[in-house]
Amino acid sequence: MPAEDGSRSRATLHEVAAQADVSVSTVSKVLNGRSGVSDETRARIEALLQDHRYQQRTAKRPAAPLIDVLCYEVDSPFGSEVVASIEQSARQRRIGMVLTGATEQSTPYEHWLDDVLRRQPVGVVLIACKLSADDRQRLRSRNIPLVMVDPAGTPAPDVPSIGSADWNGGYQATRHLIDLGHTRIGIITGPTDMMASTARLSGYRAALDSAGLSSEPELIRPGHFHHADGLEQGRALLQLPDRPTAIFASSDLYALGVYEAARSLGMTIPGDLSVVGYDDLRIAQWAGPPLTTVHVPLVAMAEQAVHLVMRLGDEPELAFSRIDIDTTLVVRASTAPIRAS
Amino acid sequence: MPAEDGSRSRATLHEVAAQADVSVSTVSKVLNGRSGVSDETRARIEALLQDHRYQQRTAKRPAAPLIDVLCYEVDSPFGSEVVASIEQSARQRRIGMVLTGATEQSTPYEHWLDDVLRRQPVGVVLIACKLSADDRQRLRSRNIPLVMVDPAGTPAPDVPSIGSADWNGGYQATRHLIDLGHTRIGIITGPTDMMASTARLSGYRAALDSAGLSSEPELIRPGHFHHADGLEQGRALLQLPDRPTAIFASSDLYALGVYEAARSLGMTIPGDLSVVGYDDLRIAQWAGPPLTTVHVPLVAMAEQAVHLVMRLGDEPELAFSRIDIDTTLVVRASTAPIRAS
DNA sequence: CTGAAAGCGCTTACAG
DNA sequence: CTGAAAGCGCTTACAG
Repeated sequence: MPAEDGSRSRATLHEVAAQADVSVSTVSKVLNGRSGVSDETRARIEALLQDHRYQQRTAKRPAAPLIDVLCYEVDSPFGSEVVASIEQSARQRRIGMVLTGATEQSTPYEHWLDDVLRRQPVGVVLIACKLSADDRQRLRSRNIPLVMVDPAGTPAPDVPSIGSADWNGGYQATRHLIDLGHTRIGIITGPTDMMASTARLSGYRAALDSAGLSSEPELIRPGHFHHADGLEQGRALLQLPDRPTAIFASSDLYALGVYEAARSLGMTIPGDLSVVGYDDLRIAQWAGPPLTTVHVPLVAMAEQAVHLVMRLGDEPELAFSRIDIDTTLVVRASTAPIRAS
Repeated sequence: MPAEDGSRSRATLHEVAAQADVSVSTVSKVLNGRSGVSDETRARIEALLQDHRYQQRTAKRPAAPLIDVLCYEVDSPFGSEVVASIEQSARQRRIGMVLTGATEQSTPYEHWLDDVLRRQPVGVVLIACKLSADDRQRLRSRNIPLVMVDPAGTPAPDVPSIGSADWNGGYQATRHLIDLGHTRIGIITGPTDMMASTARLSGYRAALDSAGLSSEPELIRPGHFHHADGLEQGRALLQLPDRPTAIFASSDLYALGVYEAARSLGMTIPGDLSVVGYDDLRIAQWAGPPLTTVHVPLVAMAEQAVHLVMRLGDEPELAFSRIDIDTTLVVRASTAPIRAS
């Protein structure tokens, strides 16, 4: 009974064959579920394989295809919806998705890339993350394609990226509030090193501009797409001497924070304050009141990302693509004409 | 320039060596980053490897260690928090987590297990899912340990599982409402084939019982842990002739649905209705008002799951463990004494 | 710095 | 049904 050698080195096919008193070929057949082995022999070999905790030491490529995904804040509503969408796209192609969470700096843990290289994935997808030039080079030298979704940091020119029409989204959100008669409109912006957030701010400014309104610095507040920022900056905005009557919270999480800020100050939404979010995550529908927000087509973005990363191997010229998918405004119950205020 | 043969079969080390006019050994060294190769030769070989999109066809074990996770509703707040916790535990051990979403029946897609076996993971973790006896046997015969977190379906006796103290949680939640003076307390229960949900219901009944209150069938409503169930059953409960003054929503998502139900009927929380949730997901804190709920220690459960699945290989006797981690009630702003009603 | 040779762990026709 | 033999794609001492 060689069952307890959990610590010793694993047996090889050869050793198992010797103990079973058969040839290596026969053991190989059993292992691979081939026919042409008597039931009795098969059973004996199966038992031995189990006892030894047999594991193959060399394997033929192609191994099971994998895709490596690095995601900023996987546990956030945004992260989890993107990841779920990517998983679905990968699953349809029978590709396994290896998921890793990023650090607070939107970068991977120290030796992440070593681990990725050992896995030999067919491709790598980054979500709201960045990667050092060094690491990008290592991927390139192994012919492992890289795609970024909503990249953080300064974008690398030769890495394809997928985003949404953020400028447009910011414009639509702000325009909607202007159309409702609001003239003092606050905004809570995202990290300055993400193109997605600066584009939203830019859209906000453009909308104000085209309506002949000025964008006032005191109405523009920074944050990191967290709920706590929404609460804090929301309270700050609402306590301004000449407070805004509407806030463009450039993420749904901000919007929930603003909801809480309004509640804590005894204001109702949309009666006293109109709020527009961004992303249209599931939580937007569940909020009280349901949130007017900019719909970001995460499912389509994920599908594009997987599609692109799969094709990049054969069509290197795609490396310079930059895909932006359209956003649409979804009007729900958190916005109302200003006279309601 | 053999760069465009994306369709042809990949080159072997041997072929690359021939073209580079060096021996196989030298190419092997370059590939593995060994020293003892001139810069010039190395560069020439690197270039060739790139051109050919060289990929290894056989690899030495141990390959990069993987853990396979199958999760019901990965995109739900519950699923994503569990998955993120498991990822963190796996990451600390430098193990890659392959994530797959389950179907609506809490089972994997048709050939999932084939894919898992090709990946040769060190272990498999199921979250709120079930697996056929056949598939379980196939895993066992390959010595791949299996652990279930909050299992669905009838539990298999020889598969270790991790859960939380659901009966206790149900009891605590109900007890809290009773202590506030409520006597008509509704409950929205989870799928009947999950032990976790029947245990919560059982705890609810026991709490009522110990307070001398009867549990009335019309106050017990079924659901599948979705927001929509909370809304629908919440409305049904609140429109009862003798409506409950408190609802134990046995998931946080239910609770948000109940919030919306109350809102749609013009009732306020906790003034007109007290609500207790279950899980203590992040959304519980973001709700308006912040939700009183039963805290489920997801991080600890995930850590236990990963820990267990790693040890099972060496200590098969652990296969019969059943671990339940303690729950605690977190009182926030959605519950109040009945006189407030 | 380079490569011939031995070796590893496996698979696969094919002869018996 | 079984296994000897050839082969595959790689790695690794070691001699030059």
